[in-house]
Amino acid sequence: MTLEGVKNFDIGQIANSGQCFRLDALPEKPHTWRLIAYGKYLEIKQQPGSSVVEFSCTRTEFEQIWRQYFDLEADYQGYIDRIDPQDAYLTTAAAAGAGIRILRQELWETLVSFMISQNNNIPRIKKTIKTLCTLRGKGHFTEDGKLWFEFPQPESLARIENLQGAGLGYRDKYIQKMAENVAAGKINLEMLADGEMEDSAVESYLKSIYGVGHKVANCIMLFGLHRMDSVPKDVWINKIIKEHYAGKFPVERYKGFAGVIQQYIFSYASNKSHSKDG
DNA sequence: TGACAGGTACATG
DNA sequence: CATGTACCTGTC
Repeated sequence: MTLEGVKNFDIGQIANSGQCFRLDALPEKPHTWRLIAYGKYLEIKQQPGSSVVEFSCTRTEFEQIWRQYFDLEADYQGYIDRIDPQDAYLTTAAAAGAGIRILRQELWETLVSFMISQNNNIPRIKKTIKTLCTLRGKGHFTEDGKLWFEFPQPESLARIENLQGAGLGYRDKYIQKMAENVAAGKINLEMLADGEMEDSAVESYLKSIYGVGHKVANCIMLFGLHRMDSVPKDVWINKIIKEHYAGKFPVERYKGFAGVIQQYIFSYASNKSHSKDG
């Protein structure tokens, strides 16, 4: 399935934006990335800067799952156009990350993934999640014979012995307890996902989960619940706000899409720092 | 050899 | 409420 004339979509930028841990470039296939989500395996091919994107799925599957997953109905250029033209830092960051979109990821996977992300680095987060999936997720083969694994269900992660060997460190007890509570219905994911709760109520609910603090709660809200006013405050964002915004970022100006703005800044700041000549 | 990594729980003042 | 510290572990 090929999509043409796609705007503000760059799969490489999305993969490097730090919001998703199961989207990776395939070393053996140029300009191709692999994504596992919603019980599906998907390859995405896009030449650098191209508005043509190939998806390894049927048009039906694309319309059912991936159009929404990649948030392709939203007008990201519209967000960029509303950036304060006097804000040089943000203008630069948005230009560098104009192909980023906020993915609509599955809530359960997002909960676990960002719980793992605390006091951790992205390569290790990815490795840990991959191990967890390989050990405890349902296995499948692609048509060309590649083995891949779904993200494990709560019931599977509710047993601490199932978590050993995944490299979770001290976070294993957080995952185990949350999985147990989700499996038992004590943590109600349907209630969080149905959209009836206020942002503040969702945040309080998430923060009541053992192992979820302010930052992780906001990551879950933005990436797992598409609450677009959520702004996860990590070390990068805090540093930028301190250095470029005198400690106070104008979130009011970006009401309704502050999370997108945050993502431009985070991605720009972290990629810039991680590159050699930073 | 340690220090560091997209924080959080828990203890204090 | 603001601040301080320990924490698993792979990687440099």
